[in-house]
Amino acid sequence: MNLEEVAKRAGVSTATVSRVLNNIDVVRNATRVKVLRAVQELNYHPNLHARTLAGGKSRTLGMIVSNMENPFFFDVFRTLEADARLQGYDVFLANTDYRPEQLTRSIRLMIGRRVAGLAVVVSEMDADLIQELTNSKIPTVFYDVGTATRNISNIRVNYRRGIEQVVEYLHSLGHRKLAFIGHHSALGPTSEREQAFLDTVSRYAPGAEWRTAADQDGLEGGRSAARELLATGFRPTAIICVNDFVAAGVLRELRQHGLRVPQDVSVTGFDNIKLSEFCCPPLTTLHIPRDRIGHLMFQFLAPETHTGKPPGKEIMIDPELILRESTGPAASE
Amino acid sequence: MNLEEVAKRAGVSTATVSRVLNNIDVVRNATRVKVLRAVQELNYHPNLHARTLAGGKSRTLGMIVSNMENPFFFDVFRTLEADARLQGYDVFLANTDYRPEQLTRSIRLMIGRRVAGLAVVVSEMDADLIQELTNSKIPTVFYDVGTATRNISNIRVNYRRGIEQVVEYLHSLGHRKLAFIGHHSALGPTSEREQAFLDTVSRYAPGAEWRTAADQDGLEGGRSAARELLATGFRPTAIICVNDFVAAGVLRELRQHGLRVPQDVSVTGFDNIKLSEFCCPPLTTLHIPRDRIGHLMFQFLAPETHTGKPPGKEIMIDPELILRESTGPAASE
DNA sequence: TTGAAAGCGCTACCAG
DNA sequence: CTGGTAGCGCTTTCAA
Repeated sequence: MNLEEVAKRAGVSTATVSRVLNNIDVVRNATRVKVLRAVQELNYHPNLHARTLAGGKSRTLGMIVSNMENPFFFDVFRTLEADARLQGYDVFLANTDYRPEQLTRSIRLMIGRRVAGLAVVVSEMDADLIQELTNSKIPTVFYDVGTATRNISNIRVNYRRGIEQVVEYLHSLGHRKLAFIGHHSALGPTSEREQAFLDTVSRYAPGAEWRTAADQDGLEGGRSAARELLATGFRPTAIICVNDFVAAGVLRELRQHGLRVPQDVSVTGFDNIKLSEFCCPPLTTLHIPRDRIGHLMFQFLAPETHTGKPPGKEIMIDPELILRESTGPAASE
Repeated sequence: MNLEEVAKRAGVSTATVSRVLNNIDVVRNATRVKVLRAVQELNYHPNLHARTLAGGKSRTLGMIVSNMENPFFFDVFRTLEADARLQGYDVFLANTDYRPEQLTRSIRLMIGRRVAGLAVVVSEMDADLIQELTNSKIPTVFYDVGTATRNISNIRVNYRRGIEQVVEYLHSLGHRKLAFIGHHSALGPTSEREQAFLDTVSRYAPGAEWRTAADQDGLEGGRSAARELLATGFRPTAIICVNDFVAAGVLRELRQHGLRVPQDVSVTGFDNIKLSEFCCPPLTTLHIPRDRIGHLMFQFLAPETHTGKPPGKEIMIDPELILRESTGPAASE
């Protein structure tokens, strides 16, 4: 089933069918009607590959995330996709599950599809891959990794500042035994997040004891990490979690151990995903505006469709401390 | 950047480059090396559209879901994608947000991309669309909607049986004032789920009072619906939720109202998503094996890659009652 | 083992 | 307003 068959059936040329399908309004109305009828009758669906190939342009954006299961990523995707759709773009989603080989594969796939723009929201990026993307000339926006170049923009969150706010706050509440729970890819040697925690503790809470632990991202990961942490015998009065998703798992494990939050131990998250308000108790966390990030990404990737001025090449977002019920004064010994 | 440039640089024909890139091992090794070097140096990425167009085949599956935010859908996707990748397929994901026009758009898009197979995991399907898919000849598998035909398979969950188990169980615990909380698309006039609830109540719990409410799918939706329900003054001793995601929101609202679960009111979910174990209290729910569903979908869509016999055209899955702490005996008046 | 060339289905330009 | 046709970049015979 192709243009030619439709053309034949409608008694016109393929060029005309193409015009009708692309809403080019030089076509006489009677002709248009004939064509549309033929399309209907034949249940014709234009081959998008042929279209893209012939047209040269793509009208498709790509987005790569580490873990769609974490609502944080979904929220960004949702906004990006909504903006995109409004301008007639589609968005391809790829999920890497924190696996580097999957990341490589996905990036190659996106380049192969000649996406009009690519949003990469993953924890870690290999330098070679960044180079590959740079060479590809595809407008790209990274979240929290890489550096801006000709075709690459950057959105980052001032994670360090967020951690500082939390450590300061907990310190002011009297907490002196702290723990940080991350997930494996956020707790590598190079991790900004773990480093931010360590630096901040030694600066704002010099006398404090601390411990770190990590497992996977997610509920189960948070739970395991908490279990592991408690198994060491260390009894923190406050646990700082790399994100809300992990924190929700931590809360569960603490409950299991009969530890009350916040009376026995305070817990904080990061991101302010919807789930954080639904935890029990609701999480003290740091808000990161996912919708703003999604909008910015679209602007970076499709600047021509946007009226305002381009936002520049690099944007830093400050998280905002949200106090809820999972934190309180340190229990006196 | 295209095959020809690579061919020129490597001093061979485009046909040879194509052979190398497709791992057709008639190519002499020296030649292969030359080609691969050229590919490297030029940072060449084959145009996937051209490839699909020329090759005729697609090696890509599509999946359409109503709400990727609900972990249920993500779990199915994860399994399907893993199976697919193992066999060299990619999976396109589309999210409809429960919007019919989005569904239509996504289906057309998938047909236009000539996907090798399509999994449709949405709540409601218009008959015309089903027809369109049937005509398209694309191997398709529906979840919980439609009927099997030549190219369409079907996986359904015996939702009714699940609801029966829950209602019976609650009835046996002495509950006589029941409520059902759905989400809009699950509570339409045609909804199997609401209907299952109503039928079952009148059959297993004839004297029981009942009420239904609904909002969006998700945490916030569950919460609103619960708020609305309580605002009517009705005080159910048990609330049956359309799924776990909604139930988690319901729990939150009950807590807000000072209602203890399960002492004051029992709550049940459906799906047994990971989150259900992390709620407070953990949810009594009905298990639906998402991994099995994902595997089955892949088998339906790419039977040739699978060794075992094809599973037939239609499969019914029975949910399994999982008892946790969110249910208990009805409070005496 | 390699090359030449005919499409795949569509768009876009040039005529008419 | 409509038709003819040259590609888009790749795969796949058919020959060599």
